[in-house]
Amino acid sequence: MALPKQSEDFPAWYQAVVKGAELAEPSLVRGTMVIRPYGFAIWERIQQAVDRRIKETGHENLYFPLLIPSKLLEKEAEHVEGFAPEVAVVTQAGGEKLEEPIVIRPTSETIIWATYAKWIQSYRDLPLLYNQWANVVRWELRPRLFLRTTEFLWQEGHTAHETAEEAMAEARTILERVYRETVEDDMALPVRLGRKSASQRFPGAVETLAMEALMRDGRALQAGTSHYLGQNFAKAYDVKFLGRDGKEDYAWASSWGVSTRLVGGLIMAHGDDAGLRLPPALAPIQVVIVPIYRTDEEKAAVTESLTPAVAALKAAGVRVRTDDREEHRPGYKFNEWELKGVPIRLEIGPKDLAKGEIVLYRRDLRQKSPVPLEGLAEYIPGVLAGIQDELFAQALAFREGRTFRPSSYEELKALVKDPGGFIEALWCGRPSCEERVKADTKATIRALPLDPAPVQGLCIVCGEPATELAVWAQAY
RNA sequence: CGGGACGUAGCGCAGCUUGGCAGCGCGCCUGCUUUGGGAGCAGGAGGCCGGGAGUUCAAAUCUCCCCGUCCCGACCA
Repeated sequence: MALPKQSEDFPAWYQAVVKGAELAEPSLVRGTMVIRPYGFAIWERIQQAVDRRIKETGHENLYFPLLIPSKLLEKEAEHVEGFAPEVAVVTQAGGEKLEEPIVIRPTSETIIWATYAKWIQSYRDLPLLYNQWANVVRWELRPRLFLRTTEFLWQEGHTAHETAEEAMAEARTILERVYRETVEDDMALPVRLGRKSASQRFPGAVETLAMEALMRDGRALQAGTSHYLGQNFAKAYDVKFLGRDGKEDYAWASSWGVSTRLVGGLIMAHGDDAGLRLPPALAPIQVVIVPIYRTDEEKAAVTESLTPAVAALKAAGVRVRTDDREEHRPGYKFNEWELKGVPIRLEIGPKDLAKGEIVLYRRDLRQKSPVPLEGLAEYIPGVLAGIQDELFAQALAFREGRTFRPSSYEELKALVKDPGGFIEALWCGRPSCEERVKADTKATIRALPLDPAPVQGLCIVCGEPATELAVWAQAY
């Protein structure tokens, strides 16, 4: 029952939390998972937060099919090369071998751009600002619950534009407005935004932008990506339009996505040795009430005092639940709700009732304090807001404390190993130096500046003049 | 796919070396007593010992093959 300690075995801790908090469990096909109601409720809230911002920034949802002719995938050379190894292919259906194999989408650029070709003729048809919520399948070699499952849920936005500038600006807007705001404001998780190096780029993209979050074991998690695709897909799928100048041109593209992986990030960034710590904005249950009593009279009194309090909390928009299970004693419930990460627990028994108080436990600080029962519904929302801020502040402080500027390559190598974190260092831009760091430390470049600025100094690896400040880390 | 660990009740494990009634803890069911940090007692249910083949009077245990899970790599949202 006791959780492994984060400091002793982080992967074991992670699995125990996912299972113990009833978020998800592995299913029968390797790498697939069942997302349980509590885990799905968290995902639904993330989903709603992302979806709201996607719509606020002018996009519409639509839906493309799961199945794609395999020939379509082959049209964009880099794209097929990047995804071929992990694509699942249907070769038989309806009791017969298919004349042409069908792939299960690993991402939908191909089917979408093949369709956009029919929808776009004129600059007047642009831009297309569409998004879909979907499942995709990638045959990953080493699955981990939420972080890398064979099938996962995500949103994928696919936009088509008249100009390169507009497509690039779109990729930036999604990253900075939609993604960063969701992850920082709702998930209480600070992220570093940046460009990916060529080796980390999405297959078929001209530029890949991403947000990176730091987990409590010092490793980085790519929390979302936003790609500027140039005209690569338009050319592969022949998406041409007649411009204002009367000339024909290929459309410019962006694509972007966040997935159920965010749930994994939430667990690993905020969780502690007692389990999950959920930010109030996403917690399916924000306040759990544990009534305490010995006799029937006490039970009646406690219940009576709670009825108006619960009603008032609900009226104040608080997601509250009373744990009135008879089969468990309070201590058991305390541990269970802490494991499940509920931000606030209220304990009320005869002693509190006599004083007109209730005991409030903050999951983020693991501290108890008495508060007046009177005016509870006015008080709680402020505490929830405080917990949201506190979780962000803790995550930010952790990241700051784990961000390093080594002055030598030796120091860089030592820091990646112990304690791990974001390592900022100058880089010459050569893939060979990036390769060497990876070979020596397993760390990769997680982010390059969104807006490249000239730098003074030498590459930390080779000592040649540097071109950029890179952020390195071991990644999930 | 390479290296390592492991598959025995829902979960966690012992038993295997040296073949001989399949066990322990938690959980589950029933009853009573309990309830402010993972309750106590009593009774009870639950097994293709991952699968197959072999050795043997006899296999959870020995041999061979297969399947699966987890960890570390390469790949990745």
